[in-house]
Amino acid sequence: MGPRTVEKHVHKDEAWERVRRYLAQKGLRSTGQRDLIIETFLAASGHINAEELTRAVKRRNRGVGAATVYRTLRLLSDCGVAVARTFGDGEKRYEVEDHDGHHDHLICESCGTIVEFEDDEIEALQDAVAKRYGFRLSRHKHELYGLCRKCIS
Amino acid sequence: MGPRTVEKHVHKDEAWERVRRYLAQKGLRSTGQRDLIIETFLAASGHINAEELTRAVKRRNRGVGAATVYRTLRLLSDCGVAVARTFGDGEKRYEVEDHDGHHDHLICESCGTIVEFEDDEIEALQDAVAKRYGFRLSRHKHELYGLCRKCIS
DNA sequence: GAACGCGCTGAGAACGATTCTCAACAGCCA
DNA sequence: TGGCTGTTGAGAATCGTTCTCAGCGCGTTC
Ligand SMILES: [Zn+2]
Ligand SMILES: [Zn+2]
Ligand SMILES: [Zn+2]
Ligand SMILES: [Zn+2]
Repeated sequence: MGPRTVEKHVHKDEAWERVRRYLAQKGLRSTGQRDLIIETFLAASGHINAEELTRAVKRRNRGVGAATVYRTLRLLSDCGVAVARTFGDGEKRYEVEDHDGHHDHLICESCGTIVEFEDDEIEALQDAVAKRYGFRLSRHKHELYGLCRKCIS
Repeated sequence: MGPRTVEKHVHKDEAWERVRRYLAQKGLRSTGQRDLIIETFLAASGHINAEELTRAVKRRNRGVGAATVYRTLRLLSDCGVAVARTFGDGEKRYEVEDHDGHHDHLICESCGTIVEFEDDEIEALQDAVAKRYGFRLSRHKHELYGLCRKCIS
């Protein structure tokens, strides 16, 4: 848990830095609601959806409206701090964008657990497939659905 | 184009067979609208969305309602003739389910072209990833986004 | 082939997630 | 402090999809 925590803090600072830069550049302001929502988002364990985030935020400040959470989530996407992903059939969830790395997902269809994985061989094969069909890739989505260890037993 | 056409016909018959069996088994009926919608869906080139299908159906029979198209699309999913997929961020599209084969997708972000691909090596590596994390897989979604040959030049 | 029971249909209402609208409010700078 | 402008919450609006319901027609029975 030691190095992992440090790593997370680094990401958090990097995220705030990005937000600050973006706000300044666009002439936008920093407000209490904004800060609270961003703070809550960064503290969450990732793969959170708008409703869950709104609940978490309201727990700390009842008055914050859902619209503001949606607006902030869009802001975070625009400045490269958050990425939206659509799991299953239509579950839209947000996670902190990882700027020096890439991962895909294993999703448990029973308990909803989402595990991240990286596989260089698969990544390389994707490029081969793209070349085979004359595509130039910009991104991809690779999701494996099934049952996690817990839900199998 | 020769064998390809034959193959498509076989799939079409198989699909109708599946529909017929399902209707009979569930005590459901065959109607003019139903038949028209299924016919139109099977004739489409795949990866069609509800709105496009509705337009195509209305071109042949103005009176058919959107609700009936949605209902039929659900019926087709239930009987294993169609599968719904969500491309990009939220574009829900349907294609004819391939019962003796599996494929994934290359999607052009500029013109929307969708190309299907199969890669046994990638499939094998997915199983390896699942084993590594203790998952038992049931399905997966693998989509490669980028520009197709046409849109690159 | 008339009658009947029940599934099917179209129109529009309802829905859930997200975005928009707008009047009140609050940063930030002079 | 005042003023300019970005921000906010509530509720309306939107969009794709599902639901509701009264009337319609498929398929079976006699
Ligand atoms: Zn699980
Ligand atoms: Zn992730
Ligand atoms: Zn293209
Ligand atoms: Zn396909």
